[in-house]
Amino acid sequence: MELPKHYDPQTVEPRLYEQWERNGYFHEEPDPARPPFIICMPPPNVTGRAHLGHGSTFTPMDVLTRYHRMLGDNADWLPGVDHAAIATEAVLVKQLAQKGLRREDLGREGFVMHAWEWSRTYGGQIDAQFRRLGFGPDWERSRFTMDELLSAAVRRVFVQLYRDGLIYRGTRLVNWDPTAQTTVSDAELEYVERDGMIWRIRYPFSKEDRSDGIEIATTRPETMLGDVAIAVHPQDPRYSNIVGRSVWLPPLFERAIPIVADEAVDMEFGTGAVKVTPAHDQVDYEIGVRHALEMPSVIGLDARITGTDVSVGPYAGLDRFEARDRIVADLERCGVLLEGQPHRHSVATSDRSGDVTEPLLSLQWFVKMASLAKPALDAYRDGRLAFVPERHGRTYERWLENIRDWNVSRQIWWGHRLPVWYTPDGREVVAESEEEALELARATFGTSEITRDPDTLDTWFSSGIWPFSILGWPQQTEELRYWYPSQTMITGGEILFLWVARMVMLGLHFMGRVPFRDVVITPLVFDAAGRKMSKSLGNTIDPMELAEKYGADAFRLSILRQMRLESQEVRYQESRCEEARNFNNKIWNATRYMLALPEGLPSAMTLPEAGALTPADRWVLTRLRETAVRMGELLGAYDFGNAAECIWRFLWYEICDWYVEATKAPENHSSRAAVLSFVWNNAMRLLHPVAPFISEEIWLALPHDGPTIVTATWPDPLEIPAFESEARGFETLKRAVERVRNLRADLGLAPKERVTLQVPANVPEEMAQLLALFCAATIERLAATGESLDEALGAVTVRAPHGVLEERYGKEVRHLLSEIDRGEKKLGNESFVSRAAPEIVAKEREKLQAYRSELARVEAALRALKEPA
RNA sequence: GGGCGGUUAGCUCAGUGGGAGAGCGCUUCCUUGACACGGAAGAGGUCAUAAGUUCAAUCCUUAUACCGCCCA
Repeated sequence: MELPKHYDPQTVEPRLYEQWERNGYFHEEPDPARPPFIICMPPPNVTGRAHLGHGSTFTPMDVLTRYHRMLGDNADWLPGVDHAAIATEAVLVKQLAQKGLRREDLGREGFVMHAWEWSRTYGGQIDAQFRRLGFGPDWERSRFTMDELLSAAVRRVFVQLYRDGLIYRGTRLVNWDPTAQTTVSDAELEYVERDGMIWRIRYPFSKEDRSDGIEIATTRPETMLGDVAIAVHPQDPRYSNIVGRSVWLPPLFERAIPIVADEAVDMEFGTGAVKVTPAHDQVDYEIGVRHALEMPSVIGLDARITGTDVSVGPYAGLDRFEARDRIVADLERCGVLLEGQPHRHSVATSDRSGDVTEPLLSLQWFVKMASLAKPALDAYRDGRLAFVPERHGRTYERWLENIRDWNVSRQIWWGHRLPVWYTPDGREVVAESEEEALELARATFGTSEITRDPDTLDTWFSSGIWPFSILGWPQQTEELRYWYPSQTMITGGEILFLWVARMVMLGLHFMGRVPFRDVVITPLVFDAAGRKMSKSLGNTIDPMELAEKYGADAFRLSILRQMRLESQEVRYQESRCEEARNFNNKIWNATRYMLALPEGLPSAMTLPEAGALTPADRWVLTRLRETAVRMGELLGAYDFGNAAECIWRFLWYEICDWYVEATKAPENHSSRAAVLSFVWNNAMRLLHPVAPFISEEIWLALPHDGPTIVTATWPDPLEIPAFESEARGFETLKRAVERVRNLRADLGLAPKERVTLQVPANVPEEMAQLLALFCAATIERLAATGESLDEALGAVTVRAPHGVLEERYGKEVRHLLSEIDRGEKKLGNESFVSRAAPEIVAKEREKLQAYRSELARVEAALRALKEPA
């Protein structure tokens, strides 16, 4: 069969994937006889599309799963989809708005049905994209966070936590997202640096004389309407005499507020005095609690000024930012605005909508975190949980140490509705079903009149139990028994708190064991200039386009090779993808060469007897074994970048550049077909986890065992013969070839023009033939030189015009002299010889010795040149 | 403001307490039994700056500058 000259991933990849999936290669059943290797996929949003970030997190998961499958483990990668409550609801509300509808027009039931329908139609598009990228999770086990079983698990967890006293309803300051019309948790905030203003304002002691008072600085004057105090630091000498006095609150001057002393005030910042608005600021809220202050709200859910508890004068109904301008203007008119200065500060925005969030006092459901955090901290500290790179562990620790309660209620409809009902007098009934709730209400409160809480749960609540809910919990399934805990969690650093920490806490609480041992945090992907990829910058790269253009394997290789263990970012360049396509084409063509060998490839994969192996054979087999060892080490250490690099370099720069070329020498003809198929077959298996498609396509075209490389066994280094000293000999030969090639270039020889190589008699014939091939040379034998092969190969020379040789040798002499000088100085340094490690000194002596004998040889050659022929 | 990373060739990045590396780009040559998506050779770097530790520092320590990430 004639293979095309260029490898064409577009026809190969979809065909192979379809076969893999149809044959169920990605599917596993729990099997106590084999060690499990389980990875839970961080479920992408139902609204999601594949992006470059998936390249850096999902490719490694696929690599590991494939690797462990080949090792013979019970390897399963468990996929799923997240209902992404806020994101999905936002998309749907926007669509409805285009039709002039609000979600209320559909009603809750109608809206949720619509959301389900939409999820079924458009959701899961990302699955098809993942298939195209070669990701092979166990699709049969795919779960959706809204599935009935998973929803039941969510209710069970909520009820259980409630009964354990870990869930409560309370009035607290939460983050309100006015665009999404829901609260979001602290972890969902993003602090964005923005240019704003900071104003200095005087709160006068007297309504009439506004020239004397206390000065404060604020970036949010619109919240003044809800001020209840001015706070200063208790140790601040500037204010100690006025603590306890009152000032009038501009610009309305309807209320007087006290000056209080509180440690939370930063004496250095601004004037050292701050206004206190407990209903609209976290720090102020805490001051308010400490001083038992009123907490009037002045901003409503629509982010407009709304005075329910206090008068807001003419500002009622204004948008918060409009109100800011109006109030500043009015403060100026009142003569209490002292200064307004540009001020850059970070503003809390919602991850979901990007809108500036509003701290808002409201009644919400919270998870008490302190007692959940403690075991999660212990698990890390005693080593049951590890992070790669390690430094993330400290971030995890710090977060858990300073953890705050988790607001889990969301004011949206798409999601898991709180399993909470209220009696007419407002008492809570928490139960897994309405029937149970009714029963409970009757038994406890003597009423059967209950209404369900309209709120839904934070999406991360269901994500937090993902590692066991997808295994069937609370049912005691086989999967749960054998597959929990999973081995590795791979994810981006941005959801360390949102997701990873919560999975650990809930896993420990409900399963008694951490949900995974290793947490691998992969780098973020930026553009080549180091900027975040964003639609507004127009610098996004679509992995699907890359896969279309260069092949999925090329995409995977390109991103893997740019990943480094300790690095927190990848600057992605498309040229890397092109390079990887070239790599694929290279190994494809090497395969074509093998398949076109006149003697044909053997049908079985057996190596010739050791005695029949040539130096090149021995070298390549040795390098194969070393590469297999190294690949195992790298993949075991989650060092995907170096693993991809390692197999790449072996295939291209060793097998293709040297071994394949060597097989063209007649001396290698008898063993080459067997050795090539053995080495190439093994190398394809080493390549398979990182480049699944081309490795399969090539493997199938070569002598092989079994139906697919997907379930083939990982090469066992011990089964690969190695010949270390002969391999070193071949490396010396490579250096000799490089030297001769340098000379050829100096001589200005065209690649075709032959040189005459003078080769000592103690260089074996098969090596002399390799020299002839690699250097396009004719061999002329000389008397034996030196005792070792190294020396003999070092004495290989080219017969060439004197001038050129003299120049070349002169260059070499100069280089050697400088090296010798360096070594002599070093060894002549008494403190080096006496203080440096003995092996370093010995190595230095050896090096010096080698340089000296090399120099002697080159000088001898130079002398020979000068003698008349 | 706190924590953590980074700064090595024009670009993107490896790397090591003892002789500075890769790919891309660039220069020259080459269609040699698979591959021009290829091969061979080559130019190009005070390893951010300063001080310290050491026989020896690009590597360890400290400080500074700049860039970035996370948290408040």
